[in-house]
Amino acid sequence: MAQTPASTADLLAELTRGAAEVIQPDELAERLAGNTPLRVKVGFDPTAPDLHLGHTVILNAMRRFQDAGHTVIFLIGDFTGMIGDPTGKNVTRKPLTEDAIKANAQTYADQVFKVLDRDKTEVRFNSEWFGQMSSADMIRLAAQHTVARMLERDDFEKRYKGGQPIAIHEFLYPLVQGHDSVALEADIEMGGTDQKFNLLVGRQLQGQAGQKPQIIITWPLLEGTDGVQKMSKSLDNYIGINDPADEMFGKLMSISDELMWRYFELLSFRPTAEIDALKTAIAEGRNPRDVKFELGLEIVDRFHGKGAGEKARDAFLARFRDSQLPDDLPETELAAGDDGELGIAAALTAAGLTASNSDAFRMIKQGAVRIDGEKVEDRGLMLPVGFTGLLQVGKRKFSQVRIGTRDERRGARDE
RNA sequence: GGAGGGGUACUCAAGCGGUCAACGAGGGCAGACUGUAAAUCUGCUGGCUAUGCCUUCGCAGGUUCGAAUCCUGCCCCCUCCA
Repeated sequence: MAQTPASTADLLAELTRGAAEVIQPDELAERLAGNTPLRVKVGFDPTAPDLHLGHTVILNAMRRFQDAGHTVIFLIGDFTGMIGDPTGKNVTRKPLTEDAIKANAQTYADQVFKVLDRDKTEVRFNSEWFGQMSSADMIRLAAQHTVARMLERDDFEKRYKGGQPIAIHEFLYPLVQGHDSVALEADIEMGGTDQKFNLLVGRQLQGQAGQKPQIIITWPLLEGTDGVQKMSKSLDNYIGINDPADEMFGKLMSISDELMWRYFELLSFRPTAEIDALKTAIAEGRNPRDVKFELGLEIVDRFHGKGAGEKARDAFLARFRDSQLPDDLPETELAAGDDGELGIAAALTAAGLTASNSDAFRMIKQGAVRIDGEKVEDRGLMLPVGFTGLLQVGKRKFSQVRIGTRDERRGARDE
């Protein structure tokens, strides 16, 4: 990962690769040339630290700065969390308990240091300086900005003009975030594109505090596996960094060829020149799939350890190119009814392969159900006690099923 | 405080007394095709002891042979006026 770019210009290009916007790029170049470690601040919300690859875009950017010798400040907005970033339809956020914040911080740490260099990361909480701030101090902070300037923020402006409510405390959020930069003496602050306004407030407050205003780098939201909408859990188009290796690899393989370049740009640590070489290779006839493998290898290795990527790729090839069954077939013990048999639909549902008996019947009708590779046509098929076989629904859902009597099962687990 | 509009399945959105388990779109799942690609085409998309039965249209009642559709009360959301 550590490279020695030929010049500051090259370094700057790699550091900001894929960035949505750099505010004051010239100044960034200047500070980079200064040979002093810069302080790069990035704020994180103290809630729901369940990260996916979309979140890692900025972590990767942070890592690049670390590799270039700079200090990264991982700021957990535990104080800010009590305010809640304005969303337009926001409800007052429940204040997190201290314990919850600690737990979340720990979860962050577990996940984040798969990307960041622990030794070059300063983890901070903004309650450090806001916790004991007095009301008078807070008002003084509020005095540093005008309503007119606050209203320049897009969503504030829209809501104000549209006659929608803006709570006073929402104005404080950008100020608080901006003040974090003052407290930390940040040289650079990075954030999502939606953070731009808040980041700019930081510049202003720093200027007023007699500091050099921070440079701002905003990062785009990564598209999810559908290639269209931003990656998010609720849209179920995400790749979680805790996803099992095979799943992570598989999801990466399912992205479109076009999207693959976006992922290379924002998720890979390969230098731009190498990525360009891959593009050329495809133009000259290399199978895009194999290039996508390269991406999968790098990402899976990062989150599952070196070598995990190759294993995942081999499993992928075996399973989908050579149509072999996965190694780790789930095994299910089912109990037959009193008449000593179990209907196929009930078995599929009990094995977790279908959502309900109705769903199972649908799947059978559509030709998606197989037993030991044989397509099931009869929805009334009964499986007798003692049956053992591989039940399959579609291409990805399998279970090795054994049917026992009810008595056998009773010992194993509760009904 | 006053006036008006609205709450329908995962989402958006029709329906406004029976033929509605509820149009359509998106999403999801499955089949074909493939590189588990993407795109495309096709089908499915409440549950069940399944050619029938049961539950669903904000909540609770009511009218009716029959209600998502009409009435009453309640809850929630939005717009306008003050």
